[in-house]
Amino acid sequence: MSLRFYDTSARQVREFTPLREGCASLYLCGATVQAPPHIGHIRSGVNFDILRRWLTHLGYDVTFCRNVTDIDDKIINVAAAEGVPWWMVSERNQRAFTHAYDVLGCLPPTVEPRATGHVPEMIDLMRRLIDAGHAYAADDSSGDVYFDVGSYPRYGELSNQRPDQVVESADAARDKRDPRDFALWKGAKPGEPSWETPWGRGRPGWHLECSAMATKYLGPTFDIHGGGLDLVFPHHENELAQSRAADDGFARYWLHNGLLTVGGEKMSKSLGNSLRIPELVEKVRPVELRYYLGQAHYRSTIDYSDAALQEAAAAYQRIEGFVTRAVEVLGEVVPTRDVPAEFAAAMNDDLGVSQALAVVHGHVREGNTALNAGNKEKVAELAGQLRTMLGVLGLDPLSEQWASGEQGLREVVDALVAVALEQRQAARARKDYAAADAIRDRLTEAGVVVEDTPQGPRWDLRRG
RNA sequence: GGUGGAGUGGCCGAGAGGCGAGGCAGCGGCCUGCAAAGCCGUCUACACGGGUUCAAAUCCCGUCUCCACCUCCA
Repeated sequence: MSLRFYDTSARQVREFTPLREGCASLYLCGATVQAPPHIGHIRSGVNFDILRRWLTHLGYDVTFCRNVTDIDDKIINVAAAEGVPWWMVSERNQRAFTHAYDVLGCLPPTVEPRATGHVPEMIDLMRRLIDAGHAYAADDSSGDVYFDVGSYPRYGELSNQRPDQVVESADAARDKRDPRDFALWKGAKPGEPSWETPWGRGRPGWHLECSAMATKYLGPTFDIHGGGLDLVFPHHENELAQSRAADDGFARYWLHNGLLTVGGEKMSKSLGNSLRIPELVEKVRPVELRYYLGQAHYRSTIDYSDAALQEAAAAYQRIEGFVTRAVEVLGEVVPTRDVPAEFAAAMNDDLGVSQALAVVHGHVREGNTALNAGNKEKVAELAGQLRTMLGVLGLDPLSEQWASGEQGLREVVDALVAVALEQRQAARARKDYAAADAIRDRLTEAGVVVEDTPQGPRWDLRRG
Protein backbone atom coordinates (compact mmCIF):
# COMPACT_ATOMS: atom_id res chain seq x y z
CA MET A 1 0.00 0.00 0.00
CA SER A 2 1.29 3.41 -0.86
CA LEU A 3 1.99 6.14 1.63
CA ARG A 4 -0.81 8.58 2.14
CA PHE A 5 -1.64 11.44 4.45
CA TYR A 6 -4.65 13.46 5.38
CA ASP A 7 -3.99 16.82 3.79
CA THR A 8 -5.67 19.68 5.61
CA SER A 9 -5.82 21.74 2.45
CA ALA A 10 -7.49 19.02 0.38
CA ARG A 11 -9.59 17.94 3.39
CA GLN A 12 -8.99 14.34 2.43
CA VAL A 13 -6.40 11.60 2.40
CA ARG A 14 -3.96 11.94 -0.48
CA GLU A 15 -1.26 9.69 -1.77
CA PHE A 16 2.18 11.05 -1.03
CA THR A 17 4.35 11.64 -4.06
CA PRO A 18 7.46 13.60 -3.26
CA LEU A 19 8.58 16.57 -5.27
CA ARG A 20 11.91 14.92 -5.92
CA GLU A 21 12.06 11.17 -6.04
CA GLY A 22 13.69 9.64 -3.02
CA CYS A 23 13.65 12.89 -1.10
CA ALA A 24 11.18 14.35 1.36
CA SER A 25 11.25 17.89 2.66
CA LEU A 26 9.43 18.69 5.85
CA TYR A 27 8.83 21.97 7.62
CA LEU A 28 7.43 21.99 11.12
CA CYS A 29 6.31 25.07 12.98
CA GLY A 30 8.33 24.69 16.11
CA ALA A 31 8.40 26.81 19.18
CA THR A 32 7.69 30.41 19.91
CA VAL A 33 10.15 30.52 22.76
CA GLN A 34 8.25 32.71 25.14
CA ALA A 35 8.04 30.05 27.87
CA PRO A 36 9.29 26.51 28.49
CA PRO A 37 7.48 23.82 26.52
CA HIS A 38 4.41 22.03 27.76
CA ILE A 39 3.58 18.50 26.67
CA GLY A 40 1.32 19.72 23.87
CA HIS A 41 4.33 21.21 22.14
CA ILE A 42 6.24 18.03 22.67
CA ARG A 43 3.38 15.90 21.39
CA SER A 44 3.68 17.74 18.13
CA GLY A 45 7.42 17.12 18.21
CA VAL A 46 6.87 13.41 18.83
CA ASN A 47 4.22 13.07 16.12
CA PHE A 48 6.42 14.63 13.49
CA ASP A 49 9.46 12.77 14.75
CA ILE A 50 7.56 9.56 14.03
CA LEU A 51 6.66 10.87 10.57
CA ARG A 52 10.28 11.72 9.94
CA ARG A 53 11.45 8.30 11.15
CA TRP A 54 8.88 6.51 9.00
CA LEU A 55 9.87 8.48 5.89
CA THR A 56 13.48 7.64 6.64
CA HIS A 57 12.62 3.98 7.10
CA LEU A 58 10.91 4.01 3.71
CA GLY A 59 14.18 5.15 2.20
CA TYR A 60 13.50 8.85 1.76
CA ASP A 61 16.33 11.27 2.22
CA VAL A 62 14.53 13.55 4.67
CA THR A 63 15.31 17.21 5.16
CA PHE A 64 13.56 18.27 8.31
CA CYS A 65 13.36 21.96 9.10
CA ARG A 66 11.90 23.02 12.43
CA ASN A 67 11.95 26.71 13.11
CA VAL A 68 12.25 28.74 16.27
CA THR A 69 10.35 31.98 16.59
CA ASP A 70 12.70 33.91 18.81
CA ILE A 71 10.98 37.28 18.74
CA ASP A 72 7.37 38.15 19.42
CA ASP A 73 5.19 40.30 21.66
CA LYS A 74 5.23 37.93 24.60
CA ILE A 75 8.98 37.49 24.52
CA ILE A 76 9.35 41.25 24.59
CA ASN A 77 6.88 41.51 27.45
CA VAL A 78 8.55 38.78 29.50
CA ALA A 79 11.93 40.39 28.97
CA ALA A 80 10.58 43.77 30.01
CA ALA A 81 9.00 42.32 33.12
CA GLU A 82 12.26 40.67 34.09
CA GLY A 83 14.38 43.63 33.12
CA VAL A 84 16.55 41.54 30.79
CA PRO A 85 17.21 41.70 27.03
CA TRP A 86 14.73 39.89 24.79
CA TRP A 87 17.38 37.41 23.66
CA MET A 88 17.96 36.14 27.18
CA VAL A 89 14.33 35.03 27.32
CA SER A 90 14.38 33.34 23.93
CA GLU A 91 17.76 31.67 24.50
CA ARG A 92 16.65 30.31 27.84
CA ASN A 93 13.40 28.92 26.52
CA GLN A 94 14.93 27.56 23.36
CA ARG A 95 17.33 25.55 25.51
CA ALA A 96 14.35 24.24 27.47
CA PHE A 97 12.66 23.17 24.22
CA THR A 98 15.78 21.50 22.88
CA HIS A 99 16.24 19.66 26.13
CA ALA A 100 12.62 18.51 26.17
CA TYR A 101 12.82 17.24 22.59
CA ASP A 102 16.01 15.38 23.47
CA VAL A 103 14.56 13.87 26.61
CA LEU A 104 11.57 12.56 24.64
CA GLY A 105 13.79 11.05 21.99
CA CYS A 106 12.99 13.39 19.11
CA LEU A 107 15.80 13.35 16.60
CA PRO A 108 17.36 16.76 16.02
CA PRO A 109 16.06 18.50 12.90
CA THR A 110 18.31 18.81 9.88
CA VAL A 111 18.21 22.54 10.40
CA GLU A 112 16.67 24.67 13.12
CA PRO A 113 16.55 28.26 11.87
CA ARG A 114 15.67 31.21 14.03
CA ALA A 115 13.53 34.09 12.86
CA THR A 116 15.90 36.90 13.77
CA GLY A 117 18.66 35.32 11.75
CA HIS A 118 16.64 35.60 8.53
CA VAL A 119 15.73 39.25 8.22
CA PRO A 120 17.35 39.63 4.78
CA GLU A 121 15.27 36.76 3.43
CA MET A 122 12.15 38.37 4.85
CA ILE A 123 12.98 41.74 3.32
CA ASP A 124 13.43 40.00 0.01
CA LEU A 125 10.07 38.30 0.26
CA MET A 126 8.36 41.56 1.25
CA ARG A 127 9.93 43.34 -1.69
CA ARG A 128 8.66 40.68 -4.07
CA LEU A 129 5.17 40.97 -2.58
CA ILE A 130 5.14 44.76 -2.74
CA ASP A 131 6.41 44.71 -6.33
CA ALA A 132 3.68 42.28 -7.27
CA GLY A 133 1.03 44.45 -5.65
CA HIS A 134 0.23 42.03 -2.83
CA ALA A 135 1.69 44.04 0.03
CA TYR A 136 2.16 47.61 1.11
CA ALA A 137 3.97 49.65 3.69
CA ALA A 138 1.59 51.46 6.01
CA ASP A 139 0.99 55.09 5.11
CA ASP A 140 1.44 56.25 8.69
CA SER A 141 5.23 55.74 8.60
CA SER A 142 4.87 53.24 11.45
CA GLY A 143 7.16 50.86 9.64
CA ASP A 144 4.41 48.24 9.42
CA VAL A 145 4.16 46.24 6.23
CA TYR A 146 0.92 44.47 5.43
CA PHE A 147 -0.23 41.74 3.12
CA ASP A 148 -3.14 42.87 0.99
CA VAL A 149 -5.64 40.07 1.40
CA GLY A 150 -7.97 41.57 -1.18
CA SER A 151 -5.27 41.25 -3.83
CA TYR A 152 -5.12 37.50 -3.47
CA PRO A 153 -8.39 35.79 -4.46
CA ARG A 154 -7.29 32.36 -3.31
CA TYR A 155 -7.02 33.52 0.28
CA GLY A 156 -8.72 30.91 2.47
CA GLU A 157 -7.86 27.89 0.35
CA LEU A 158 -6.13 26.11 3.22
CA SER A 159 -8.61 26.65 6.05
CA ASN A 160 -11.73 26.97 3.90
CA GLN A 161 -12.34 30.32 5.51
CA ARG A 162 -13.76 33.15 3.49
CA PRO A 163 -12.32 36.54 4.34
CA ASP A 164 -15.74 38.18 4.44
CA GLN A 165 -16.91 35.71 7.08
CA VAL A 166 -13.98 36.00 9.37
CA VAL A 167 -14.67 37.84 12.59
CA GLU A 168 -13.03 41.21 12.46
CA SER A 169 -10.32 41.89 14.95
CA ALA A 170 -10.43 45.19 16.81
CA ASP A 171 -7.04 46.22 15.56
CA ALA A 172 -8.10 49.77 14.84
CA ALA A 173 -4.87 51.33 15.97
CA ARG A 174 -3.08 50.09 12.90
CA ASP A 175 -3.17 51.74 9.54
CA LYS A 176 -4.42 48.88 7.44
CA ARG A 177 -6.30 49.28 4.22
CA ASP A 178 -8.52 46.36 5.15
CA PRO A 179 -9.11 44.88 8.60
CA ARG A 180 -8.21 41.39 7.34
CA ASP A 181 -4.82 42.45 6.08
CA PHE A 182 -2.14 40.91 8.24
CA ALA A 183 1.24 42.22 9.25
CA LEU A 184 4.27 40.94 7.41
CA TRP A 185 6.50 43.24 9.37
CA LYS A 186 5.86 45.14 12.56
CA GLY A 187 7.26 48.63 12.86
CA ALA A 188 9.30 49.21 16.00
CA LYS A 189 7.81 50.92 19.00
CA PRO A 190 10.11 52.84 21.32
CA GLY A 191 12.36 50.58 23.35
CA GLU A 192 11.60 47.46 21.30
CA PRO A 193 14.24 45.42 19.53
CA SER A 194 14.28 46.21 15.83
CA TRP A 195 16.00 45.56 12.54
CA GLU A 196 16.55 47.92 9.64
CA THR A 197 14.46 47.58 6.48
CA PRO A 198 13.75 49.78 3.47
CA TRP A 199 10.42 50.62 5.12
CA GLY A 200 11.81 51.53 8.50
CA ARG A 201 13.00 49.72 11.59
CA GLY A 202 10.91 46.90 12.96
CA ARG A 203 10.70 43.21 13.60
CA PRO A 204 9.48 40.11 11.80
CA GLY A 205 5.83 39.24 11.64
CA TRP A 206 5.14 35.68 12.65
CA HIS A 207 3.76 34.50 9.33
CA LEU A 208 6.44 36.03 7.16
CA GLU A 209 9.31 34.41 8.99
CA CYS A 210 8.01 30.89 8.41
CA SER A 211 7.61 31.46 4.68
CA ALA A 212 11.07 32.95 4.45
CA MET A 213 12.75 30.16 6.40
CA ALA A 214 10.86 27.29 4.85
CA THR A 215 11.68 28.34 1.32
CA LYS A 216 15.27 29.20 2.17
CA TYR A 217 16.05 25.72 3.43
CA LEU A 218 13.59 23.58 1.51
CA GLY A 219 13.15 25.52 -1.71
CA PRO A 220 10.24 27.53 -3.15
CA THR A 221 8.21 24.35 -3.32
CA PHE A 222 8.56 21.60 -0.76
CA ASP A 223 6.68 18.52 0.36
CA ILE A 224 5.15 18.71 3.80
CA HIS A 225 4.31 21.51 6.16
CA GLY A 226 3.30 20.49 9.66
CA GLY A 227 2.13 22.05 12.86
CA GLY A 228 -0.59 22.02 15.47
CA LEU A 229 -4.22 22.19 14.47
CA ASP A 230 -4.46 25.57 16.12
CA LEU A 231 -2.11 27.03 13.53
CA VAL A 232 -4.27 26.34 10.49
CA PHE A 233 -5.88 29.73 10.66
CA PRO A 234 -4.53 32.30 10.47
CA HIS A 235 -0.88 31.31 10.64
CA HIS A 236 -0.66 28.66 7.93
CA GLU A 237 -3.29 30.31 5.79
CA ASN A 238 -1.20 33.49 5.85
CA GLU A 239 2.03 31.66 5.11
CA LEU A 240 0.45 29.99 2.14
CA ALA A 241 -1.10 33.20 0.83
CA GLN A 242 2.07 35.26 1.03
CA SER A 243 4.26 32.58 -0.47
CA ARG A 244 1.94 31.74 -3.33
CA ALA A 245 1.25 35.41 -3.97
CA ALA A 246 5.01 35.70 -4.38
CA ASP A 247 4.86 32.85 -6.91
CA ASP A 248 6.38 30.18 -4.69
CA GLY A 249 4.71 26.78 -4.83
CA PHE A 250 5.20 26.35 -1.08
CA ALA A 251 3.92 23.28 0.78
CA ARG A 252 2.36 20.45 -1.22
CA TYR A 253 0.86 18.68 1.80
CA TRP A 254 -0.38 20.15 5.07
CA LEU A 255 -0.37 17.91 8.14
CA HIS A 256 -1.75 19.06 11.46
CA ASN A 257 -1.55 17.29 14.77
CA GLY A 258 -4.44 17.32 17.23
CA LEU A 259 -4.19 19.20 20.44
CA LEU A 260 -3.56 17.92 23.90
CA THR A 261 -6.14 19.03 26.40
CA VAL A 262 -6.52 18.91 30.15
CA GLY A 263 -9.99 18.42 31.51
CA GLY A 264 -11.29 18.81 27.98
CA GLU A 265 -9.69 22.19 27.49
CA LYS A 266 -6.64 23.31 25.64
CA MET A 267 -3.61 24.07 27.72
CA SER A 268 -2.99 27.73 28.15
CA LYS A 269 -1.27 30.08 30.47
CA SER A 270 -4.47 31.85 31.43
CA LEU A 271 -6.04 28.59 32.60
CA GLY A 272 -2.86 27.66 34.42
CA ASN A 273 -3.13 24.09 33.18
CA SER A 274 0.15 23.75 31.34
CA LEU A 275 1.79 20.41 31.97
CA ARG A 276 5.53 20.62 31.70
CA ILE A 277 8.05 17.91 31.06
CA PRO A 278 9.93 17.95 34.37
CA GLU A 279 6.83 17.24 36.44
CA LEU A 280 5.72 14.43 34.14
CA VAL A 281 9.01 12.59 34.04
CA GLU A 282 8.66 12.32 37.79
CA LYS A 283 5.53 10.23 37.24
CA VAL A 284 6.82 8.03 34.41
CA ARG A 285 10.07 7.59 32.52
CA PRO A 286 10.58 9.74 29.43
CA VAL A 287 10.18 6.78 27.06
CA GLU A 288 6.85 5.98 28.69
CA LEU A 289 5.76 9.59 28.26
CA ARG A 290 6.74 9.33 24.61
CA TYR A 291 4.66 6.17 24.27
CA TYR A 292 1.71 7.99 25.79
CA LEU A 293 2.04 11.00 23.50
CA GLY A 294 2.61 8.91 20.41
CA GLN A 295 0.14 6.05 20.82
CA ALA A 296 -2.99 7.95 19.79
CA HIS A 297 -3.44 8.91 16.17
CA TYR A 298 -1.67 12.20 15.55
CA ARG A 299 -4.87 13.94 14.48
CA SER A 300 -6.83 12.92 17.58
CA THR A 301 -7.25 15.08 20.59
CA ILE A 302 -5.58 13.63 23.65
CA ASP A 303 -7.22 14.60 26.89
CA TYR A 304 -4.50 14.21 29.45
CA SER A 305 -4.99 12.13 32.57
CA ASP A 306 -2.60 10.64 35.07
CA ALA A 307 -4.43 7.31 34.84
CA ALA A 308 -4.01 7.12 31.07
CA LEU A 309 -0.35 8.04 31.42
CA GLN A 310 0.14 5.18 33.88
CA GLU A 311 -1.66 2.77 31.56
CA ALA A 312 0.65 3.78 28.77
CA ALA A 313 3.63 3.18 31.01
CA ALA A 314 2.33 -0.30 31.86
CA ALA A 315 1.80 -1.07 28.18
CA TYR A 316 5.32 0.03 27.35
CA GLN A 317 6.76 -2.05 30.17
CA ARG A 318 5.10 -5.11 28.70
CA ILE A 319 6.94 -4.48 25.43
CA GLU A 320 10.16 -3.71 27.21
CA GLY A 321 9.86 -6.82 29.36
CA PHE A 322 9.84 -9.07 26.34
CA VAL A 323 12.76 -7.30 24.68
CA THR A 324 14.78 -7.53 27.89
CA ARG A 325 14.08 -11.24 28.30
CA ALA A 326 14.85 -11.88 24.66
CA VAL A 327 18.25 -10.29 25.09
CA GLU A 328 18.89 -12.37 28.19
CA VAL A 329 18.15 -15.54 26.27
CA LEU A 330 19.79 -14.63 22.97
CA GLY A 331 22.65 -12.42 24.05
CA GLU A 332 21.67 -9.84 21.48
CA VAL A 333 18.74 -8.92 19.30
CA VAL A 334 19.54 -7.74 15.80
CA PRO A 335 16.96 -5.46 14.23
CA THR A 336 15.62 -6.64 10.91
CA ARG A 337 15.74 -4.50 7.81
CA ASP A 338 12.04 -4.74 7.11
CA VAL A 339 8.98 -4.34 9.17
CA PRO A 340 5.91 -6.65 9.08
CA ALA A 341 3.59 -5.81 6.20
CA GLU A 342 0.73 -5.14 8.56
CA PHE A 343 2.80 -2.60 10.44
CA ALA A 344 3.85 -0.91 7.23
CA ALA A 345 0.27 -0.79 6.01
CA ALA A 346 -0.83 0.87 9.24
CA MET A 347 1.95 3.46 9.09
CA ASN A 348 1.39 4.14 5.42
CA ASP A 349 -2.26 4.84 6.07
CA ASP A 350 -1.87 8.35 7.44
CA LEU A 351 0.49 7.20 10.19
CA GLY A 352 -1.83 4.76 11.93
CA VAL A 353 0.37 4.40 14.98
CA SER A 354 -2.43 2.90 17.07
CA GLN A 355 -2.87 0.06 14.60
CA ALA A 356 0.86 -0.28 14.21
CA LEU A 357 1.08 -0.74 17.96
CA ALA A 358 -1.43 -3.57 17.75
CA VAL A 359 1.12 -5.34 15.53
CA VAL A 360 3.82 -4.54 18.05
CA HIS A 361 1.80 -6.07 20.86
CA GLY A 362 1.01 -9.08 18.74
CA HIS A 363 4.72 -9.67 18.34
CA VAL A 364 5.22 -9.29 22.06
CA ARG A 365 2.57 -11.90 22.80
CA GLU A 366 3.90 -14.35 20.25
CA GLY A 367 7.41 -13.64 21.41
CA ASN A 368 6.54 -14.39 25.01
CA THR A 369 4.95 -17.63 23.92
CA ALA A 370 8.10 -18.54 21.99
CA LEU A 371 10.15 -17.61 25.00
CA ASN A 372 8.07 -19.91 27.22
CA ALA A 373 8.49 -22.67 24.67
CA GLY A 374 12.24 -22.14 24.48
CA ASN A 375 12.00 -21.49 20.74
CA LYS A 376 15.02 -19.25 20.33
CA GLU A 377 14.79 -18.95 16.57
CA LYS A 378 11.26 -17.66 16.81
CA VAL A 379 12.22 -15.31 19.63
CA ALA A 380 15.07 -13.90 17.57
CA GLU A 381 12.87 -13.36 14.56
CA LEU A 382 10.07 -11.69 16.46
CA ALA A 383 12.35 -9.60 18.65
CA GLY A 384 14.33 -8.44 15.63
CA GLN A 385 11.21 -7.25 13.85
CA LEU A 386 10.00 -5.73 17.06
CA ARG A 387 13.14 -3.62 17.46
CA THR A 388 12.75 -2.29 13.94
CA MET A 389 9.11 -1.38 14.52
CA LEU A 390 9.96 0.24 17.83
CA GLY A 391 12.79 2.10 16.17
CA VAL A 392 10.36 3.67 13.74
CA LEU A 393 8.30 4.84 16.68
CA GLY A 394 11.34 5.99 18.61
CA LEU A 395 10.60 3.47 21.36
CA ASP A 396 13.29 0.80 21.00
CA PRO A 397 14.36 0.00 24.57
CA LEU A 398 17.76 -1.10 23.28
CA SER A 399 18.44 2.08 21.33
CA GLU A 400 21.15 4.39 22.53
CA GLN A 401 18.45 6.84 23.56
CA TRP A 402 16.69 4.55 26.00
CA ALA A 403 19.25 1.97 27.04
CA SER A 404 20.20 2.29 30.67
CA GLY A 405 22.80 5.01 30.98
CA GLU A 406 24.38 3.84 34.21
CA GLN A 407 25.96 0.64 32.95
CA GLY A 408 28.82 0.80 35.42
CA LEU A 409 26.54 1.22 38.38
CA ARG A 410 24.30 -1.51 37.06
CA GLU A 411 27.17 -3.97 37.18
CA VAL A 412 27.93 -3.07 40.78
CA VAL A 413 24.30 -3.50 41.80
CA ASP A 414 24.09 -6.74 39.86
CA ALA A 415 26.99 -8.14 41.87
CA LEU A 416 25.39 -7.10 45.14
CA VAL A 417 21.97 -8.41 44.25
CA ALA A 418 23.59 -11.67 43.16
CA VAL A 419 24.89 -12.15 46.69
CA ALA A 420 21.42 -11.69 48.14
CA LEU A 421 19.87 -13.97 45.53
CA GLU A 422 22.37 -16.72 46.28
CA GLN A 423 21.34 -16.55 49.93
CA ARG A 424 17.73 -16.71 48.91
CA GLN A 425 18.29 -19.66 46.59
CA ALA A 426 20.05 -21.47 49.41
CA ALA A 427 17.11 -20.83 51.71
CA ARG A 428 14.69 -22.00 49.04
CA ALA A 429 16.73 -25.14 48.52
CA ARG A 430 16.32 -26.06 52.16
CA LYS A 431 12.65 -25.02 51.94
CA ASP A 432 13.15 -22.23 54.43
CA TYR A 433 10.61 -20.05 52.62
CA ALA A 434 10.31 -17.58 55.46
CA ALA A 435 13.97 -16.68 55.10
CA ALA A 436 13.75 -16.68 51.29
CA ASP A 437 10.75 -14.36 51.32
CA ALA A 438 12.41 -12.07 53.85
CA ILE A 439 15.31 -11.57 51.46
CA ARG A 440 12.98 -10.94 48.57
CA ASP A 441 10.98 -8.45 50.66
CA ARG A 442 14.11 -6.51 51.50
CA LEU A 443 15.13 -6.38 47.86
CA THR A 444 11.64 -5.22 46.93
CA GLU A 445 11.84 -2.47 49.53
CA ALA A 446 15.13 -1.40 47.98
CA GLY A 447 13.45 -1.17 44.59
CA VAL A 448 14.70 -4.47 43.20
CA VAL A 449 11.98 -6.70 41.78
CA VAL A 450 12.79 -10.40 41.75
CA GLU A 451 11.21 -12.89 39.38
CA ASP A 452 11.85 -16.62 39.41
CA THR A 453 12.18 -18.20 35.99
CA PRO A 454 13.03 -21.70 34.84
CA GLN A 455 16.54 -20.38 34.23
CA GLY A 456 16.78 -19.07 37.79
CA PRO A 457 15.94 -15.77 39.40
CA ARG A 458 16.22 -12.52 37.49
CA TRP A 459 15.90 -9.01 38.78
CA ASP A 460 15.12 -5.56 37.58
CA LEU A 461 14.59 -2.13 39.03
CA ARG A 462 11.02 -1.33 39.92
CA ARG A 463 9.33 0.92 37.40
CA GLY A 464 7.07 3.81 38.18
C1' G B 1 -22.03 34.16 12.48
C1' G B 2 -18.10 31.23 9.63
C1' U B 3 -14.62 26.88 9.49
C1' G B 4 -12.92 22.18 11.19
C1' G B 5 -13.39 18.08 14.54
C1' A B 6 -15.31 14.77 18.49
C1' G B 7 -19.02 11.59 21.47
C1' U B 8 -16.85 3.59 21.21
C1' G B 9 -17.02 -1.31 26.70
C1' G B 10 -14.67 0.02 34.06
C1' C B 11 -10.44 3.18 31.71
C1' C B 12 -7.25 4.54 27.42
C1' G B 13 -7.73 4.06 22.34
C1' A B 14 -8.17 2.21 16.84
C1' G B 15 -11.67 1.13 13.10
C1' A B 16 -15.40 3.45 9.34
C1' G B 17 -21.11 -1.22 5.90
C1' G B 18 -20.73 -7.82 7.17
C1' C B 19 -15.78 -12.15 10.08
C1' G B 20 -15.77 -7.89 17.64
C1' A B 21 -7.66 -3.75 16.73
C1' G B 22 -4.63 -3.34 20.76
C1' G B 23 -3.42 -1.94 25.71
C1' C B 24 -4.66 -1.09 31.00
C1' A B 25 -7.81 -2.89 34.85
C1' G B 26 -11.29 -7.11 36.55
C1' C B 27 -12.58 -12.29 36.75
C1' G B 28 -11.34 -17.78 35.87
C1' G B 29 -7.38 -21.09 34.66
C1' C B 30 -2.13 -22.81 33.64
C1' C B 31 2.74 -22.04 35.66
C1' U B 32 5.07 -20.95 40.85
C1' G B 33 6.86 -23.30 47.55
C1' C B 34 4.20 -18.46 47.52
C1' A B 35 4.71 -14.51 44.39
C1' A B 36 6.11 -11.86 40.01
C1' A B 37 6.33 -12.17 34.91
C1' G B 38 4.19 -14.83 31.02
C1' C B 39 0.42 -17.70 28.49
C1' C B 40 -4.84 -19.32 27.74
C1' G B 41 -9.94 -18.10 28.47
C1' U B 42 -13.60 -14.42 29.77
C1' C B 43 -17.28 -9.99 31.00
C1' U B 44 -18.75 -4.94 29.86
C1' A B 45 -19.30 -0.92 23.20
C1' C B 46 -20.25 2.13 19.53
C1' A B 47 -24.40 9.95 22.31
C1' C B 48 -29.89 10.02 20.98
C1' G B 49 -34.20 9.55 17.31
C1' G B 50 -35.52 8.17 12.55
C1' G B 51 -34.14 6.16 7.63
C1' U B 52 -31.37 3.29 3.56
C1' U B 53 -29.61 -1.92 3.26
C1' C B 54 -30.00 -8.94 3.26
C1' A B 55 -26.50 -6.45 6.82
C1' A B 56 -25.00 0.10 10.06
C1' A B 57 -20.48 1.81 15.30
C1' U B 58 -19.49 2.68 10.02
C1' C B 59 -24.00 5.60 4.90
C1' C B 60 -28.35 9.43 4.92
C1' C B 61 -31.68 12.95 7.73
C1' G B 62 -32.60 15.20 12.34
C1' U B 63 -31.40 16.15 17.64
C1' C B 64 -28.26 16.77 21.89
C1' U B 65 -23.51 17.51 24.12
C1' C B 66 -18.44 18.85 23.79
C1' C B 67 -13.81 20.84 21.67
C1' A B 68 -10.67 23.84 18.50
C1' C B 69 -9.82 28.05 15.18
C1' C B 70 -11.59 32.97 13.38
C1' U B 71 -6.73 37.51 18.87
C1' C B 72 -0.75 35.03 20.63
C1' C B 73 -1.04 29.72 20.55
C1' A B 74 1.90 22.92 18.88
